[in-house]
Amino acid sequence: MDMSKSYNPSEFEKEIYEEWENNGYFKAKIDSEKLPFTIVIPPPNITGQLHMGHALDETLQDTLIRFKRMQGYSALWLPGTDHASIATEVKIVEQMAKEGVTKNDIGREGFLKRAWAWKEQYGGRIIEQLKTLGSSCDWSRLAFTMDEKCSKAVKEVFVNLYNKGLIYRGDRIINWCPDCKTALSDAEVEYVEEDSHLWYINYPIKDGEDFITVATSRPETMFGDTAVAVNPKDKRFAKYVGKTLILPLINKEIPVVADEYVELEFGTGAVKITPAHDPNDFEVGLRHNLEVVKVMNDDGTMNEKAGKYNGMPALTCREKVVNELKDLGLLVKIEPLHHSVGHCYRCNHTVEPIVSKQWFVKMEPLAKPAIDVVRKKSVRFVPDRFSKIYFNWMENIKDWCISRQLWWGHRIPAYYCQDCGEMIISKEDVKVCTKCGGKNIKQDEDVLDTWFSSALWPFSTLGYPDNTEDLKYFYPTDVLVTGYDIIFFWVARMIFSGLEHMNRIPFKDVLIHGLVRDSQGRKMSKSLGNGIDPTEIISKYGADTLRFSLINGVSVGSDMRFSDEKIEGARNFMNKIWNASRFVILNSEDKTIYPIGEVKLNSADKWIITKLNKTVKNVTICMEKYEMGIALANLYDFVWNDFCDWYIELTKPYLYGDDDVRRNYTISVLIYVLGEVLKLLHPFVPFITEKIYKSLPNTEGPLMLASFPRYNAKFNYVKAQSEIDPIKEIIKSVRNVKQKVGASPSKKVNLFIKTDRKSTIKNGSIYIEKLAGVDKIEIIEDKNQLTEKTVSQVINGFELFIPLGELVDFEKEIIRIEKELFDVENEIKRASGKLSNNGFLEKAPKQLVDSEREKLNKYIDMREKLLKQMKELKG
RNA sequence: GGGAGCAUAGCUCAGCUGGGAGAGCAUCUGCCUUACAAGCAGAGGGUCAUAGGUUCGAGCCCUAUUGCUCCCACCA
Repeated sequence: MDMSKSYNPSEFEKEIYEEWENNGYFKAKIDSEKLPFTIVIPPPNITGQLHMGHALDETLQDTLIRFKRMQGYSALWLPGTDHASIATEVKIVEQMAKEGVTKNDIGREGFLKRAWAWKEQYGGRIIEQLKTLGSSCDWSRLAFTMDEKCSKAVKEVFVNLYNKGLIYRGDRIINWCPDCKTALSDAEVEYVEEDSHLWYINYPIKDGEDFITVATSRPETMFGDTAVAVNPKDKRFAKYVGKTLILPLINKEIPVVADEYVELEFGTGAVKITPAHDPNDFEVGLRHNLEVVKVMNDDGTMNEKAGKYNGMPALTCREKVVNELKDLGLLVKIEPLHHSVGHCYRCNHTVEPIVSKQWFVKMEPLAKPAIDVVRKKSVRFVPDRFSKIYFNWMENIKDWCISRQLWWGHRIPAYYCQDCGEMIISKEDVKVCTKCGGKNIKQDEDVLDTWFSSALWPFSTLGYPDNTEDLKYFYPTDVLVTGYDIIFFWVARMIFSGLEHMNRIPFKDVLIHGLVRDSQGRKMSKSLGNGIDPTEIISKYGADTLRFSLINGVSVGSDMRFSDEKIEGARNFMNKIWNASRFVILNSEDKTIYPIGEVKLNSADKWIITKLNKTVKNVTICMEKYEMGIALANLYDFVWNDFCDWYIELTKPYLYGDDDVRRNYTISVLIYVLGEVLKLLHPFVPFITEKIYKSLPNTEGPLMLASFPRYNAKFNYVKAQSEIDPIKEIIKSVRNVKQKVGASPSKKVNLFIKTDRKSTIKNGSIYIEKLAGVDKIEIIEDKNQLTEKTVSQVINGFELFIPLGELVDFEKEIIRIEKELFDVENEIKRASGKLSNNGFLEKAPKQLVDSEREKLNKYIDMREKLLKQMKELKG
């Protein structure tokens, strides 16, 4: 016996994990006898440390994969990490800055060397943390988005898309982060509401004294203005369309154009058009053939087009420009303006829309089939409402900017001949120009968006583009588990990539979970300092406690609040499991343990087995629906209330009694139920259950490879329920009476019962005596036999009388019975009301009407008895 | 501007296809009863946001309203 007095997870979690891992239990085998069940992990960034979001995500996956493994599937949970191009590069640049080194100092090669070293040093950290959580990943298949396999897939996909005309290169308005100095995709921009101003500026008309007043929130971009636009329907400006304006400060001539894009009501109805720095203006520019003039540098400063403001940060320039306009008398007014401004999702710097030559994926043809599979439910979002979010995004999708001006990542497989200017797209390195034979070849400097490789994850990790055995057996994967925050970044892109390159969906179900928030409902963040570190909880309370607190009672898809109380509750439950098991195991020593089929079951045994069987059914149904929170709450309830508080207590009279045969039977049932409980709990709390399972007699092999319990129609003992339930009622009732009259719970009382169900009492008396503290139980025919003063209770089918001598207070008794009568009267009113309603009788299901009738009779009977008692008390 | 979600006990949340309002924590009262005080036993506590409607019957379905949260788009 190797179980200390209280639950102490730090003593065994590590050891248990090593045992699982060293014995190869996590390894998934291709087995034609079994069905595959596959989950690919959302690869954590190599920069990452385990946070609560991971903990939730991984716990859900581990619970599912362990459940399926126990159900007999060949279960593969494929782990890996993400190179996280921009996030990692930002971190390394920061680290270098501390040493006073810049990227340019060490060059591309030097930088990459450093990045790989960084990956070696920190990339494994989160893997180790995942292990402490109990994750049953197949580590032999550990992948990395920049390993050879995944890189091969990236090149393959890029070349294929290019050849199909789905990747192109061109000058477009993109989001530029002046801090990271790279282009970003639309998804990587976060909009934040900010207070700013709207400046009203007069642009003089070339011939004459007139002005057109334009309103702008970005006066500094005026150096790039190449037109002013008005709405064609706008009568105020009709006469100016086609005229020429003089752009102030630089005295450049620009036309007035008419375009539907301009709203009549906003501002002055006249808009300055800056095609190089605004997506809408860019479109207007295309329609009117306007010049595109870039006025900013990559670092967010003004360029030579801004004249004397060359080299100045944009915001400083704005101030100066406004002042200069004011001095010239061209500034009409300034209004406050509330608008949203884009920020970089990595460094939070304000994003500049800039025209730039970048690589794009043409989205429309890819989005279409990806929408269809979700609409047809071939790919199913759980909960379903997230499919609407998905549709909304996919149906309005714009082309995906995939090139990044970074070094850490997959370098774009495009090569340029410096001699003839030919562009060659190739999976293999290009050394010689395919057109002119020249050897002066340069590869594209840019790398791909980190999400480009993530999009291929479900098949690149299984061997794509090679048609490997893994790919054939494990693809498509079964469920993807992730947070709603990366549906756009990742889920959507995996779906269209799977369809395009594998011709098949990447997964059948997408289980979406919410965010883990702090106890006040705030997002956990570094700046707020309100984050809870899961690794700390693990080392303090154990991984099982953390896992339990993240899953119990939480409904999928919605955010959850995490608090100390939750941890405590989880820890207490672990302790409960621990001690209940200790009780069972200690009592099983020196006993004969029978297989459950050989035990002569009594009512209590049948009662708990029936409850267990129902729990098995519920848990299994919930798990199939991904309702892990409900499944676990169900288990909690069964284990704590039914098993510990009732069944274990019910076994004590026999365990401590002198009937050897009965004692052996009883402990056999305890062992059986506990074994099943451990199997049911194992996917949720793997360590504690595995640990206890080792101490259980009659078990073989590890719990994690045991079969998950199945519903057994034989274990549905209806009669035993109706025998035990009243016994429980009577026990509660006696306890209640003692508390009410102020008697100590340990005070032994006598109990007289008037009932027709004599055998129920006879069989259950041993329990009533032990659990309710009763000395002697006697069945009586008539209350008048009793000479002592008694407190009475009426429950369905039974009248209880407890002699309590001086403790009986008739006044209080009368009040108590009055209250009970009041309640019973209400029930009668309710039931008879329903039963006298013709609509109910005609339209409600027959079963319901019958049970309502039964209830009514029951309450009428109770009322009769209570009235009789009342009469006796008063008389 | 479009969309989604939430509103149930003091707090955090369950409540499946409509059929007598639940849990955990907190509170109150007793108990160290030979697995567990990280525990046991008992108790109190709710106009299910508001107003209509459908129905024999509504926390649940429909409509409107209010308040909070989030996402997307746009905002010269």
